[in-house]
Amino acid sequence: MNPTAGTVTRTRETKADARRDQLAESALMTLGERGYAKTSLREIAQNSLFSHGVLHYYFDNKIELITYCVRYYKAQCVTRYDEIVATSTTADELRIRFADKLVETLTDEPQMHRLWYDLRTQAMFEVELRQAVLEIDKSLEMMIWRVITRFAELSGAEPTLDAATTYALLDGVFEKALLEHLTDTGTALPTLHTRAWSLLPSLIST
Amino acid sequence: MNPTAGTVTRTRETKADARRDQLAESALMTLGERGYAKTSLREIAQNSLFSHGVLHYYFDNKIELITYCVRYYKAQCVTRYDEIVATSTTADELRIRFADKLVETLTDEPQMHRLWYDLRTQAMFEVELRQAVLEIDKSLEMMIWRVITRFAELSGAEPTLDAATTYALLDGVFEKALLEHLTDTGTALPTLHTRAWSLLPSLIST
DNA sequence: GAGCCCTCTTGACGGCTGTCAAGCACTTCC
DNA sequence: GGAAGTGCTTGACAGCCGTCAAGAGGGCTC
Repeated sequence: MNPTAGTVTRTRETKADARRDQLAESALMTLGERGYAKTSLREIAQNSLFSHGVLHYYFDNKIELITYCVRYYKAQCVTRYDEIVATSTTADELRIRFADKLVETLTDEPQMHRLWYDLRTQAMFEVELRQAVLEIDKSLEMMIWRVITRFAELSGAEPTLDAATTYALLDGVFEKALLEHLTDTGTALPTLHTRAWSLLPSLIST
Repeated sequence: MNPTAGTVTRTRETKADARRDQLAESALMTLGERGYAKTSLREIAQNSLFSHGVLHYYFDNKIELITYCVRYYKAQCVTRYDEIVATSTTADELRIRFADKLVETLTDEPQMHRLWYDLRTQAMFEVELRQAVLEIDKSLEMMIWRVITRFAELSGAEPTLDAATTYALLDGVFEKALLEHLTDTGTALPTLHTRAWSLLPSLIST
């Protein structure tokens, strides 16, 4: 295994991975628009630069493609609040910026979020999806936990609940806000902001 | 419109409604097993005593059948905690019996619950499902709210959050417990019990 | 008892699905 | 410069889908 061969292999792998990522992005776009139930491989291909056959060149089957998409999506969004956590200097600042960011991501990417909830629900039926979904769910939990522990720290307090419960609470609020936002009541965004903002203090105590 | 005609008409409507309910039950069974995405009308019919054509005799199309099922399901489960609310005499009793019941319904009907989450998520994509889903979601919210207001009353306190937020929190906890329970970790049930039990007091304050 | 209506079955339709084999264009290697 | 291999397209396959028309069976009314 000489250096050249190593490089070539790595380049090949990198190229294939890049194409996989590119296809995953087309797939995520389509899935976000149509939902898991109604998205076909041909439709994914139509939203990409390639024909439908290429999907079976890079992925064994549909479920493997979807799983790859879930993991790819995870990498994009799981650091969403890290900058806020790193740069906020007071509890009040973190509290307000977290609520802001929550509203922002709901505004900017409602389709990606409903896709996530769709896939997570599908994992209740399809065992093959479950592991990938549980992994990303865990990483989202840790993402939230970083916010809460930092918020507690800045407040001179401790989180009152464990990471999983804390995540479940906030996730419930966010999922509800998403459904309301998609029905376009117009009130979902400020409501979410208020709820998140009000909720944070009750998640910690001295 | 003589009494006889009225009776006949009512009888006919009642018979048709009874058949619709019967088909809805077969549909709910199938949907709970396979999920919205993978359930076909033929499969629903195979799980009933009838052939697939009969579904279009009683329902205009698939989405109308599903909608009917959602509403039918709602009627079954929306009074689940009312007996507990009516007969509990202390806050502690209500608190423990609510947690018990939560675990019981997760144990007995995991398929109906994952179906509900499936349909609610589908409503994020399909506008035709949305109204029925929002209605049942609202009635679930009221169901929870009856528990919480009674719990507050028995505690000599007031709910701290509005009905919608309270429901969102508990729903988040329950949805997470369901996913964990379906992966069969074995710890989901006691965890749900503990979480619900611990959460109730923080939803009220004097 | 003929005709009608309510229920339900059967069979077919056009269309869409995931999958895969065959082959084309292009690059890389000996 | 032929050979081998990679990347992608095309077209076909078997099968399932929702939908609906045609009609059978049986109870009802007149």
